[in-house]
Amino acid sequence: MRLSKYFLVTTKETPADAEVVSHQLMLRAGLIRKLGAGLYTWLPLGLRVLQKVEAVVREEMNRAGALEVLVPPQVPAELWQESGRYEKYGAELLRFKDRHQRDFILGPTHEEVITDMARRDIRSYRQLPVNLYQIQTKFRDEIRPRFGVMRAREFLMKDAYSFHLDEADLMREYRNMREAYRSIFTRIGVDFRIVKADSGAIGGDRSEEFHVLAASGEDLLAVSDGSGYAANVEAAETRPQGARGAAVAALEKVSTPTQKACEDVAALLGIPLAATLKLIVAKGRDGGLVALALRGDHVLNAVKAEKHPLVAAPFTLASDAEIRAAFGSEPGFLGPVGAKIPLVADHAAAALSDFVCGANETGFHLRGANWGRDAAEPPTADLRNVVSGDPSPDGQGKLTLVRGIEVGHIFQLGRKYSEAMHMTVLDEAGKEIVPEMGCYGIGVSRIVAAVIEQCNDAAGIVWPEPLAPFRVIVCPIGLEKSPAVKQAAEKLYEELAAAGVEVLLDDRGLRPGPMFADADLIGIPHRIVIGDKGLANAQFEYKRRGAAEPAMIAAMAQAVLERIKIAA
RNA sequence: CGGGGUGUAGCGCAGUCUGGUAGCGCACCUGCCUUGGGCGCAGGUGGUCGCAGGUUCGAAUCCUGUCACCCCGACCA
Repeated sequence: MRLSKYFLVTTKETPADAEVVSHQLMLRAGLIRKLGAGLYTWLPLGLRVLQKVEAVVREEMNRAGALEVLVPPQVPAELWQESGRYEKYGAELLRFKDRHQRDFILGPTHEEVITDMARRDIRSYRQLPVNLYQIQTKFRDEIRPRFGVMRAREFLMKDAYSFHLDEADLMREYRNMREAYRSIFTRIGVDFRIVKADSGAIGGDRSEEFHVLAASGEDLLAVSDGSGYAANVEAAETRPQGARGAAVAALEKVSTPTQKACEDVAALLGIPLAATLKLIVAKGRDGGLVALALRGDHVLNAVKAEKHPLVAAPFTLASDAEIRAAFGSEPGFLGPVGAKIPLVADHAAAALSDFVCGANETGFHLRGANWGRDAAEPPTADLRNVVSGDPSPDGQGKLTLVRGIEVGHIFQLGRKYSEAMHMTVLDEAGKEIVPEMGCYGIGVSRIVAAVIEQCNDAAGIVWPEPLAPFRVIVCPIGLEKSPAVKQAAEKLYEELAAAGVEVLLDDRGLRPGPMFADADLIGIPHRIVIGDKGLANAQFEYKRRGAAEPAMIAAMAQAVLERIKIAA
């Protein structure tokens, strides 16, 4: 491609509203343009990258035995009502009516549509297992779109759905997809981790996420330094650590007139935050309230809490009025001593002795409180987010927290959708059974942003070879002035193109400064500079994007081909 | 949705407090010049100042309303 004929619009200045580096670079390099909040046009250069990602995903899915389909993004509401998600999915679901006032949605994911298709056409165990996937635009009315294509209202997703006779076969395909995903992200060339995850709105039994590691990631991951354990903090577990110390101190009431938060109480009393205990009051499954006890320095994990049999799902905090009625105290002064509602303690909170907690009396806390002596021995559970330094749940090593961008998610759905939508097949014995399902998603457009987050420097994007929109850029110096340079550049360009290399020729006649700046910004992996100086010695200059120094090579297409072969 | 902020040329911004002929840099166009890291000179295109209403002789500027966008919190590929 000749740059003089290409739609390349780069900018030196960073758009004011782009926060993260990938968004800034995608705008500056002319990959995308914004249409509205969370809506982006892919320009020619960006689309090439998107299609590269798509191609890798498609190849690996096909290789893994999945079959590509394409379903309509517009879905009649009835299907979603049948699964119960029309109500449950909430405001994020884009809904509309057609001219006949029929309700439709724009698909944010397609379990219902695929299951509907499958229940009509899959009647026999002979047709199982099957794994159907598509690569298609998904629609979500995001609460807050941000970071460019990282969190958009429309995004390109690969979604796959598998159907199985039994759980064992679902497990087999789940592992198969896990390996396919591993191949995809390895080929793309990013540093990624597979982590245990919460299933969220998709539902189901077991799931894992694939994360690209990046400081700007929206997710926190807990990774063990002594084993392969890794989990999203939403789902990360830890094990109870250390035995409770002896109760030594006497129970004593202290005045804390304005100190509501544990931080303030700890500061007032001059004690570590970890020696305080707080209560969080939530709605209980029986319709009443339940108190959750946590160490002052820990944070409640609502996903874990709502799985506890005493806690209502979805997790809902009690109102201030409900708290006053149950405790006779303002929120901020609650404690387990004398509490009259059921109480569950996090393992770490239950391991405290001589701790400080609210006195259930506005303006007062207790110090020297102890379980068993001052408050009943509580049932314990894992209720909190893990913190850096917690022991890994497998007993090997400690957890550290890192940030990641979720680019893939695989689920064992079980029978959630097949049951709700009455899908059955006949097994070998002629008996009707409900198939097991799995589903597997990849955020194709998000990958582009995630890769840039990981692969950039001060000059711009540094594409991994497999995603680069073009592999080689030819930069002639003094194009208009030197017939020798012009001729050599044209010849090299033609020869590389003939050899099947995706090559850009910068024939815009720019001075070297802006020409090099653009080449760096758009991140082309291999740059060939042709100038009179080099040609005098029959040499081109070769520079790998990101390399410190250029090298001189023979002024022949063959020499270039050898270079890029070695580098690839 | 709650909290904070911004809307002036394609991009980055000044001007708004204190009303009086709409500006700067970059980009873009023309010509000359220049060619190894975002040259130089000269000339030029482009904005009903987010939108609507109001106050005023006069509004980018003051008032009211409205819309859009961005940032911080609960969601997810």
